[in-house]
Amino acid sequence: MARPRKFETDEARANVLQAFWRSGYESTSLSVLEAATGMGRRSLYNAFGDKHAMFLHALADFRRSVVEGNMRPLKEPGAGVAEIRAVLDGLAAVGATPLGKLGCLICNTARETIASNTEVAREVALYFQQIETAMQGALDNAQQCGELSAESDTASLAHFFLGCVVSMSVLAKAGVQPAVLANIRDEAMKALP
Amino acid sequence: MARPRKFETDEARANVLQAFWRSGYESTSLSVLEAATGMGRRSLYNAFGDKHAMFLHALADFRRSVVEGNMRPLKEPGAGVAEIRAVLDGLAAVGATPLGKLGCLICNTARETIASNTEVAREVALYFQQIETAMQGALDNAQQCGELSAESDTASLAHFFLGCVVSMSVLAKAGVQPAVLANIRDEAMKALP
DNA sequence: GCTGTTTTGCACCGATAAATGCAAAACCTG
DNA sequence: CAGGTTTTGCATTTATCGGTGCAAAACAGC
Repeated sequence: MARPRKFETDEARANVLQAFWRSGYESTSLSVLEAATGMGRRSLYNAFGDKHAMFLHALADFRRSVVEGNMRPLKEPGAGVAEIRAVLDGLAAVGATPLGKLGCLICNTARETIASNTEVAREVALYFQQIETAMQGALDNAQQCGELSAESDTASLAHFFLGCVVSMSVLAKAGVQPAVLANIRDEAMKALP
Repeated sequence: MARPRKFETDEARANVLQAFWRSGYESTSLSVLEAATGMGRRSLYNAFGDKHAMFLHALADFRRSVVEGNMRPLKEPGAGVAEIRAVLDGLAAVGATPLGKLGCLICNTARETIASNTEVAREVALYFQQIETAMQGALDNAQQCGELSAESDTASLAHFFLGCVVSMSVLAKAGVQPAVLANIRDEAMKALP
C-alpha cells in the first residue's frame, strides 16, 4: 500500500537516547541524530515531530530504564537496608563503565538551558520523585522490620539517598576515580544506624 | 594618549561570570555577553581574547569564590565537625536563593561538551580537588582533636562530603524544595560519629 | 589644534543550526 | 502492470553562531 519504513521505531528511540545521553540536548544536532539512527532527517521529523519531542522521548525512556532497572531492588517485596546498599553498589560499579561515565541523562539535563522548558522540567522532577519514592519505600520497610530505628526520619533519609545517587552520577561524569564512588556509597550507608 | 575605556575590567569579569553561570558555555552567545557587560563585542575580544578565554576566567573566578568563600570555615585553624556542618549549612541556605538556584558553574560545566577541553577539564578537576582537600583538612583536624574516631577514613569521608556539596548544588538547580537540602545536610552529618 | 594611539561601533564573513518543500522512490492492492 | 499512499533524499530557507576588518571616535602630549 505504501513505501515501507527502513527503520524500527524502538531501535531508533534507543539510538536517539544514546545520542542525547552522550552530548545533551543542545550539542546534539540533527546531523548527529541522523548518523546515530541511520535515518534521514525527514524520516526523523516524520517519526517524532521535532527535536524537542525526540528529547522528551529520550528523557522518558531513560527515566524508565533507571527506575525499572537500577532501582529495581528497592521495589522488591521486603526491600530494606541491603537493597539500598545494593542499589548504591550498582551505581558505583556502573560509574566505572564507559556508559556510566556519561553520567545521568536527567542530571545532565537539569544543568542545561532546556531544563527551563515546562515539559522537560516535569520529566526531571518526575525522575527525582520516583527515585525518592522508591528509596522511601525501602526505608519504611526497613523501619517496620526493625532494621531502622523508629526515630529515623525516612522522608529525610530518602532525600539524602537521592542526593547520593545524584552525586555519584555527576562525579562519574566528571571523571573521578571509581574509588570515590565506592567511598560515597560506604560513608552514606553509615547514615543508617 | 589614547581613547579611554568605558568599562572596569573587574566589573566586566563579574558580569561575564554571571552570564556563563546562568546559561553555561554554549548557550551564552556573544550577544548575551554584550548585554550582560554593556560592552561591545569588539571590546570584549579586545579585553579577553576570545569566548574560550572569557570562560576560563569565569571558571577560575567562580572556583576562587567558592573555595575562599563558601568553604572558608574549613580552612580556619582548628576547623572540625562544626565547621563542616557550617559549610553544609551555608550551602543549604544559598540553595534557596536566586543565585543558588543557578547551581554550581563547575558542576554545570562538567556536563558540557567544552568539558573535554584540556584547560577546562583542569579547572573542573582543580575545583573538586580543592574542596576535597579542604574537607579532608577539617576531618584530619577533627580526628586529632578526638572529635572523630581514629578508625575513621578521612580520605573516604572527604569524598563523601564532596559528593554532598555536589548533590546539593545540582538539586538546587533542579528546583527541589529547600527542605531537601537541609535533609541532606542533616543526614550527611550522621556519617560523622 | 594637530598628531599619534587606543578603543569603540558597525557591518560583514563563513559556518552551522533546526526545520520544511517537493518530487522521486518504493511498496501493496487490484 | 497501473494507481494510490507513504517514506525517503536532497535542496533550500531562515536564523544565529563566533570571529574579524575597518574606519570613526576619543583621548594625551606637544
